[in-house]
Amino acid sequence: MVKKIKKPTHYPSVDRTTEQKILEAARTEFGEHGLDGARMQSIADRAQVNKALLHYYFRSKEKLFEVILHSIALEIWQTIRLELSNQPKNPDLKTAIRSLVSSYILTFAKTPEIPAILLRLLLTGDKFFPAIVEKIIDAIGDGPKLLLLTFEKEMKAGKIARTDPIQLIMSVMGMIMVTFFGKPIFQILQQKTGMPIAVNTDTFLQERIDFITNLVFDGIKEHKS
Amino acid sequence: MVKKIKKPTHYPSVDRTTEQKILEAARTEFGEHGLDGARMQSIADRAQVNKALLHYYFRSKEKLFEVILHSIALEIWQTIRLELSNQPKNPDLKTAIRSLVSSYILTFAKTPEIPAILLRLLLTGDKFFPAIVEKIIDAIGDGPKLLLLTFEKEMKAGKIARTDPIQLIMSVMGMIMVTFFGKPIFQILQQKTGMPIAVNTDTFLQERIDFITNLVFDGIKEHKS
DNA sequence: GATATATTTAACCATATGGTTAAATTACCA
DNA sequence: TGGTAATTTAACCATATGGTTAAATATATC
Repeated sequence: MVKKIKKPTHYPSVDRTTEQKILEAARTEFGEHGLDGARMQSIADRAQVNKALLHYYFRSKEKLFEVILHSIALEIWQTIRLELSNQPKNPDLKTAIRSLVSSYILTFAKTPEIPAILLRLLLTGDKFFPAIVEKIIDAIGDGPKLLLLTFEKEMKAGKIARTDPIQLIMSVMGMIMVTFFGKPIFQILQQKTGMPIAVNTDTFLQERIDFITNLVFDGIKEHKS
Repeated sequence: MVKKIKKPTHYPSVDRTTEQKILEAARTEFGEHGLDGARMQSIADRAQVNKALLHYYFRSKEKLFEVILHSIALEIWQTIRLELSNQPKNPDLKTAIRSLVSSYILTFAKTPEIPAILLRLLLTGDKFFPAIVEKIIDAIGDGPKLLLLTFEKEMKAGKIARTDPIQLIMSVMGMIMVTFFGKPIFQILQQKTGMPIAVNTDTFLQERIDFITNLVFDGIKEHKS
């Protein structure tokens, strides 16, 4: 078997397939069980390496966790920057909303451990949480201010109803998060009631994005124009 | 100090101030740290009783947790039943939505550990979760079917736009949940951006209820009628 | 006062688990 | 081929923590 030279994180590292394997395994484990519930042995097993290697690379469970938090913050940061840069110059509101919702949902769909880990931090009031949020806010930069301005403009133009932007952001966040952690509920709901729920189809995410976008933009009421 | 006779739960119990104190402490601890992160010693401290007493009453950490899950399921069950019975015979859709949103938000506001504990169960894929969800669905009874029918009717009458009820329920749940666990984010957002956020005012919950109700019913778009 | 239960105290056990270590082995590179 | 880093093995330590126990004390009921 061909192996590459790798170095523990405390030293400069070049290649990193093994380190990466450990990080991925740890993410999954932390995502499922949280910092307290996670087991180093289980992480080692998932990564198909020896437990000693975890400490060789990351020193301790807490350190490993911190590295992962770092990478998560970075990933979200990058997602936001990318999304902002892809945004057309003067998007209409609906496009802006869809873009925002879409980028988060698609990102989290690829790495569901991220919302899981963040949610746990939130619930526990973790000490690392503020730093992560600050990094994310930092990535958004003037985003909130611009959003606020856009809102003011649209409101004054009578295009949208008087709306508290904070309430709106809060709501969109909730709708995005529930898309992932809510799955089990809806599967049970399906079993018990026979309701048609398509949580596992390919089109589900796209439908979800559309729904949130439309709910936010139009509401469910039919407008006679 | 006057004391009352109490008996451990394995025996029939009459009065229960001490048992109750332990249960409340445990709820808080489990809510903040989850089953794995919770410490029996910490629960004892919170309840201002001795650690031995926890085992005297509840035998083990897991048993204590199960008792709490039971009580949570029961409380939600009762909340739903109460809300359903208070519902007017033929409420208009907006009233029905407000009633639903309101009862959950006000219930959870009184006991924020409940959404926290449930969320963690959800994230971990806990074995007890299905039973709880089933109990809740059981409490709702024909609710979903009625909701579906109401929806169909309103849609056919052209009163609301074609809407996937599951997507809607999912969204409402997300918006309700985020009301509680999202707090820290918005406090940081406030610190960093100076955005006016009133997460701690008396009126916040009422505003939140109004917002969700209106978003779901009207959407944010101004309708020229 | 006698009895039963509630509660505290404090020492203690068992175990899971994070973490360490040293030696052996393997892979890579110069 | 020799040297260096990667990885495994396996034994081991230290500690936190869930859980137990037995005796002492308090409290209420009869």
